[in-house]
Amino acid sequence: MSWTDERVETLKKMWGEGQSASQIAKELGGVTRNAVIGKVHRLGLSNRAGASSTPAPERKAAKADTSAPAAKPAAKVAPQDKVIEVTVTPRKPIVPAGQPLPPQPSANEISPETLANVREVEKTAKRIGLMDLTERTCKWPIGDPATEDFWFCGLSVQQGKPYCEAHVSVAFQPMSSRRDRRR
DNA sequence: CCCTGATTCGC
DNA sequence: GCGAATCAGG
Repeated sequence: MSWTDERVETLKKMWGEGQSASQIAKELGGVTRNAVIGKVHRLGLSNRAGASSTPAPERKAAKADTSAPAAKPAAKVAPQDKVIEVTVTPRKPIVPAGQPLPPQPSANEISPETLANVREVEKTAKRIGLMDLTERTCKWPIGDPATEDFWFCGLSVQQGKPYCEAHVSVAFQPMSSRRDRRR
């Protein structure tokens, strides 16, 4: 695959929309995210609106290392125990407290489809226990914490979120449930 | 471990 | 110009 005008245009458009390189690569097909990033740079539209997220992170010659490694104290970093934080989320997971959520009218309706889907998911959930929770397992509680019938979904979480896709859709209400259906 | 973009450099 | 490999950070 080569960078035809069309493809470059798509690249520009998506990059402009804030799409990630991998997403763009996936959309274009035939290229990896690396290719996309490389192209982005060559096109000179590297940073999006001069974000200051990574101002000047000190360049480091990765390969061009002609000089000897020199002394390496080989300082060992003490491994710190990873504490798994578990929040016993109530039946109704609260709304994320990041964005200023206005009055929140009555958009608390979850599409029947989504609910049905969740039910399905919960059937096939891995039913992992507290100890099995990791940062990448859905932490959606299922069952009654006060009884034996309690476990966590355990499916793969959706990037960053604490829950799997199905549960994220229930926990995090899109501002506009209706309209704007997925493509 | 999953992801993100940034950079280098052989091709 | 291209992009895999690599780096660096989340």
